[in-house]
Amino acid sequence: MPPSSKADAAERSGNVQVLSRAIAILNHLAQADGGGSLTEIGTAVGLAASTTHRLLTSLESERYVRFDAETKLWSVGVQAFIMGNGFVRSRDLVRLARPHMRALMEASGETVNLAIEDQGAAVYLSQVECREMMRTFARLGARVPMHCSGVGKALLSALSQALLTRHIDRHGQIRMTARTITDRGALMADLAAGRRRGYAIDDEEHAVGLRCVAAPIFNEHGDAVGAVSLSGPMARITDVRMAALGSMVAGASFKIMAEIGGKAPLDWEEIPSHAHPYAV
Amino acid sequence: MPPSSKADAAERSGNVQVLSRAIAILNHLAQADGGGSLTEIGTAVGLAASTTHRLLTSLESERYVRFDAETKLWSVGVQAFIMGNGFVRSRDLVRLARPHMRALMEASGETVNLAIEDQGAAVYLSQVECREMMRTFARLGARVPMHCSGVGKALLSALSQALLTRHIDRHGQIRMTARTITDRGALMADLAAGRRRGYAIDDEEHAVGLRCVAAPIFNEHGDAVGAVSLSGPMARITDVRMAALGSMVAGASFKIMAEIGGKAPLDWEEIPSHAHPYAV
DNA sequence: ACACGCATTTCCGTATCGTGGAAAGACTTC
DNA sequence: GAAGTCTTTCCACGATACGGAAATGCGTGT
Repeated sequence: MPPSSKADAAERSGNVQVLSRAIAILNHLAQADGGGSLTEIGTAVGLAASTTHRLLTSLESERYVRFDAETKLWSVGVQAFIMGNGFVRSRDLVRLARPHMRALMEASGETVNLAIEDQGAAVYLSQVECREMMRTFARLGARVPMHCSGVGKALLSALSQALLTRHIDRHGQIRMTARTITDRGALMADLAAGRRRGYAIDDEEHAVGLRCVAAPIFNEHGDAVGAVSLSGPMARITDVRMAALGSMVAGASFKIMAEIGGKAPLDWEEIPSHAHPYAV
Repeated sequence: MPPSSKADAAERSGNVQVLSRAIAILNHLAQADGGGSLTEIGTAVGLAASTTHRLLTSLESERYVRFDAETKLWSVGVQAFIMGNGFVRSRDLVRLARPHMRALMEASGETVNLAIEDQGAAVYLSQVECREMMRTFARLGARVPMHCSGVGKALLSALSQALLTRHIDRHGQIRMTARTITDRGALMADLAAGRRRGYAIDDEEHAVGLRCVAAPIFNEHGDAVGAVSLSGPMARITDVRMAALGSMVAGASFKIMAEIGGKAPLDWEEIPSHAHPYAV
């Protein structure tokens, strides 16, 4: 397949110019914590200050961006948030998974996340935070690399050999911590181990001190459409608890699949019955 | 030239047209759960099919909208979600609520409070004092019991039956005045009445001579994250004014919700247990 | 199978609408 | 109070988005 076909489509003709520009601004605002100043935004997206200003005020009138008169900074507005939540509402997965995520949090005492794959990265869509003082901070909407996150590895482990290879070719295995698996063979072995186990493990591969266990969620065709994870500090996700927590996530993903009418593909490991320790 | 009825054209000058239109489409998509067809969207926002199509494909290339080739339906895309969540980072209940609290104080002439729940008690986070000589004295950061304060009862009234029971089991109903509701059944009945009414009432239940009306503030999940109240002496918060003041707080809480992107659960008079964070 | 109707997608000439330089404000710093 | 930085307004030019129309696709009824 032609490697450039997708890239071309993204920035070539057929696109309404103003729109692309406005979107570039919005994307920039979403990244930049705490908002940005007019000129800062303008230079970042390569537009004249006047143009940037016009677009920003336009967006502001629709409350897609907000302008703080005191600090003179622009940031993302409510309406953008409301609209973005429309995405979640349009996906049954999030709505149907939520009760099970809650139950999983109660049972495990750890933060529970739901993520999907988007353009080679895992994106957090939903989260139930635990009550502990020390907890993880994965922001909703955040993108994390697939090869070094619990959810990501759960998703990868459900791919065919061919698709997996293509993913790695395309996105590589960037090092995030000393424990990140940067070797292709090692990653494949790790994913295979995860498949056998029924859940993937992220052992400080993404952030130091952070551990995750995660399981993929399959749809009715046996495609992994998402993943659930439990994440917490090393101090709490100990070696001893690992297996128990692992079966809990696997159990939760199983229940979510029942909810959305999905099922693991035939070659996926059967989830043992002892994997559902908690009652509904 | 777009014919006769173009009210939105004269609406605001300085608005980039394409942008307003694209945003109209996005807003429409965000409302309509499950997406819409091209023509449906086009007519909804008053645009020709070809124009609508061009805008949609443009937005799609940036993944702000998603097109399901099977159903031929358009819906909100991932990137919109990712971008919208940038809002959460800069969102701050206290700051966003403040202008509405001030307006409420001006309209009612009474002190306005904002509180959240923390470990089973209501905590005052923000306040706009009225100009009267005689006024209430709730200090910022003060903790008050949930069952006998306006803000507390507003927060409780948004809980599921199960959680409410748990709260009462855990914290009881300490008597503060002769009017404090110390009976579990009576409290539940009172909360139900508050839900039906749209605002909670504290009638000298916390301190003699002090009356409050309060309404809960919901976030995007429909969880009550705080409450606003009007409080003042019996002498001013008379039976006659009660209803008017009640709808004022309810109105203010509504406006604050619009500000933070929250909304009350569909009919929060009878909150279904699944709509709640920790309900089993 | 064929035609009909309805919906989506592409095309293109026109004039509308967005562009960015320039200049005027606003505010800060030295 | 001058000099500098950043924001906001203005405007003439021409690039660009508009929408009617035509082409394509898709499902349905005969």
